[in-house]
Amino acid sequence: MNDSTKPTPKEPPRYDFAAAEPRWQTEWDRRACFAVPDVPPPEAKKYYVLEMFPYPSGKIHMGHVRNYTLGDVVARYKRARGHLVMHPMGWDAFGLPAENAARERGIHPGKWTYDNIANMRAELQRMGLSLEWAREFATCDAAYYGKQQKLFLDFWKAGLVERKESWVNWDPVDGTVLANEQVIDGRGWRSGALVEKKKLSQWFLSITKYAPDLLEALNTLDRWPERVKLMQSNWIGRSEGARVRFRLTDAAAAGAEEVEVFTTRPDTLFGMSFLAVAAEHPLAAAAAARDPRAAEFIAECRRMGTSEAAIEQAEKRGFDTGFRVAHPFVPGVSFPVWIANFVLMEYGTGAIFGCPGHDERDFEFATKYALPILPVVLPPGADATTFRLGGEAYTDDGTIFNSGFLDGLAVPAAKRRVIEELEKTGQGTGVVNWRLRDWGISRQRYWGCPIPVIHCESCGAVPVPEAQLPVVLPEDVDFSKPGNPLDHHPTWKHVACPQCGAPARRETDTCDTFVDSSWYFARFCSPGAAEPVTRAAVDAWLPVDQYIGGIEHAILHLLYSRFFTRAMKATGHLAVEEPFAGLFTQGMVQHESYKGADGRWLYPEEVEISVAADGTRSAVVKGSNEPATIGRVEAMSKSKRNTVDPGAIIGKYGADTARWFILSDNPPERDMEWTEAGVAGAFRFTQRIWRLAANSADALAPVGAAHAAGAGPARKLRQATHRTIAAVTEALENFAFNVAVARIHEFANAIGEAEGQAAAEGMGAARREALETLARLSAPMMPHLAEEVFAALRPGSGTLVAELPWPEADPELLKAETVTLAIQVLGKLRATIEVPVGAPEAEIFALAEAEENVQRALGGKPVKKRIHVPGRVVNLVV
RNA sequence: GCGGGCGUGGUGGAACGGUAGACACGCUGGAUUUAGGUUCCAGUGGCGCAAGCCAUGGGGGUUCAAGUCCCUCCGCCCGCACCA
Repeated sequence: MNDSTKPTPKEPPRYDFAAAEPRWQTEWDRRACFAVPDVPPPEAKKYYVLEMFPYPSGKIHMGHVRNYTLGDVVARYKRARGHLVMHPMGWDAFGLPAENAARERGIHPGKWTYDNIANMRAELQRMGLSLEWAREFATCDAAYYGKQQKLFLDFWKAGLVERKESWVNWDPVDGTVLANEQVIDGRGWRSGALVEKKKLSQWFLSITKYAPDLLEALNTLDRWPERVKLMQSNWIGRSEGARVRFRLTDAAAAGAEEVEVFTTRPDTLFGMSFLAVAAEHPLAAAAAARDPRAAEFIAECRRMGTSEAAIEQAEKRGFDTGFRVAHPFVPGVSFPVWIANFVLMEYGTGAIFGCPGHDERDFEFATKYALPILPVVLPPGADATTFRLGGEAYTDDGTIFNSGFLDGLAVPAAKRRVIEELEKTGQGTGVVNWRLRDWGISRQRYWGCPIPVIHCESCGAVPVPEAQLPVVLPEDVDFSKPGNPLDHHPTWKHVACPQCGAPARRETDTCDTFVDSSWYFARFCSPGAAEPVTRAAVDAWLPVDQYIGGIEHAILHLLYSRFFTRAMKATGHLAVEEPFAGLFTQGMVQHESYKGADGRWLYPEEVEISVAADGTRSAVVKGSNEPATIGRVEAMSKSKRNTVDPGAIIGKYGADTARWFILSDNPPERDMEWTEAGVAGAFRFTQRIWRLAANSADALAPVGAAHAAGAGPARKLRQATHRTIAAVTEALENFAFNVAVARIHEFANAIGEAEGQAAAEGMGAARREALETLARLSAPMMPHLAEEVFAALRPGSGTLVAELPWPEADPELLKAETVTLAIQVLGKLRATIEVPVGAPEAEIFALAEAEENVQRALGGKPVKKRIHVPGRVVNLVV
């Protein structure tokens, strides 16, 4: 090489993401790469990828970026694998924040919502997601919620809708129903008034009718995370037990002959020391009627809020009503009836019998109020004459004692025996009880789907005739008063009864927003249909093959969607059993938090981080250089100001960098930490890929050139290529996207090393294969860069990576000639040996024992046992 | 309170029960560059001169072999039915 003729080194080529990303987005769009028909051709292998649709809060956040990037990797990968992929997007657009905006800033909820959607759509489009925007809708579109009203009426006809009373949080100052979120430490978030419980008549969907099936069918969901199935199973909460009727000793005062309890431990009936009812129980009301102190206690319980967490975390308190109940089997023995704040009216019968010896809550309650504690279950090995309970209840199995006819029986046998006896004497029955409650969908709010019902004085609750659907929300609403604007609207609710024509009142409650999100996946299959869904479309596309979203939806949203699918099947709208065949739950996106010297939270862009040689990090406030403290890594939230704006990241580094970093950082099911350093590293890697391609442009063989035979550097590169194909494919199939990223890093390193051997035989073809494979394997993660690289490798070809099939690994190139075996002595690594694949075991043992380090470790002792795991390890036991 | 999960170097993490720390970030040293938020090379769990020993939140167990399986304790996170 003659230095004088060597061209002056050029500036390293830079990948211009800002120009490339919109260009490829336009190209995908122009060629309709992601469009699919409502009804796919019968021979197509369909694949429906769906991410949980966002609430249009105003801007996308990093959680969205993570969610939609994960879904896009799956969508692009499955498309390359030859599937017809439906990948739609929409908006979960009803909800409280829009009403809050209306009250705080005077903006109409509809305008606020649709403006937010426009913003967020543009942000999502900049991410280069392979979405089919033609299917987009928002749940606040009358074209959507009108169909939801039709579903409600169909469910009603099918007996799946009921009107029942239930308790709500009531703000007595604002005169408004509060969401649990709006109750802060027992007070209304705006008025500060002590919240009360209030009973309202509301609409319910009969999800409990499907409780057995919702539980049973969890077994069929083999592509759901076990923990989600477990949580659902516990939520549905099947338990076997007994209903026991206790006779009240003073029926006249109590206003009832008996009180019924549900128990899962009828075997401990002889250890009873009290009976407790919920504050909402009729017996509590009877006590209040004759004792103002009881009334006061109930009023206190009513100030506790309706959330189960609040109730169960509260200090256990009770009030002795003075009523007594007789023991079912011991004549002359009776127990006090208490009102207790930890008994839930919604579960079982709203009454329990307390056996403090064998239930922790009962133990705590009995200890507090000095009620007797009698053990009736003897732990295995304990002696009945000397056994004493320690400072806690004994809740495990054992042998029953102190219990009359149950003495000597094991717990399960005792349960069967006592139920037999209860049934024989007519005092109770064995029952299966479910924790799951019916789904109350009524919300006293404006920004939701109107429930299509008209209340008539003579006809009762009458369905809105289908011809009058959709029942559209009025536009002219007044948010200056508290309460539901639909209720104070001057005209909207005044209608004629569809049955008798008399003046009637429109239902002013709207649907829980969980209803909106319980069937949107079905609507996506035919978003323009005149019916809620088109049978041919849902029959072809459902179930969703891969659903992706946050673990926070593990129970409610997923359970409600499973219920809706069953209800829609019962009403003939679709035929599948389950909505989501595969489920993936992603972790949260977190960030460090920062505080200034004055204790004020600081945004990441307000602080300057420096790193000392020992790795210690410290922070100062930009500009002032005042010290700042680096706080915990926690979920991004506005209140902690530890948020990073995806739009700013995409502007600075490009969508591919953001996508690559969010995938590379850690396994997607785990919480991840967003770091500036990590993003910068991902950005450098995008540039590195681009450089690898640009540096090779004139050293590549033409497309289709034959590969050289032999075992030189070209073969080594080809082996790396094909092993990477196999490894990345496996990683993508397993949602191990961070591992796929690591393999691509290794591959890029291998390609970089091969640059030094450009002259070796067959290298031109091997490098073309490697670089084209690099582009195609990284395309699900970095789709724009992949197109840009591929176009540079095949100038003028017009081929889009988005339209290419997934690369296939050549099995011949995956084979290894030798393997490295770890040689252990007593499980401790002492040496490694390199042996040909398939070497005879005897030879391997001989080689292993000949190793110097192995000899030293053996110390001359005879080998008792030799374990050989082919391709992995040899363990010698002495 | 109840239900579910997670815990591995300075950091994120990898690891069919089989060589713990792949890959990356960060840091250190060197080279290139007028310059560097560039690129390239080398090093990087702890202790030890070394042989080696110690390390996967703490403690215990099963196994030839445990980050992985079992028990227990601790810490953190998610859900709890009207936030989405």
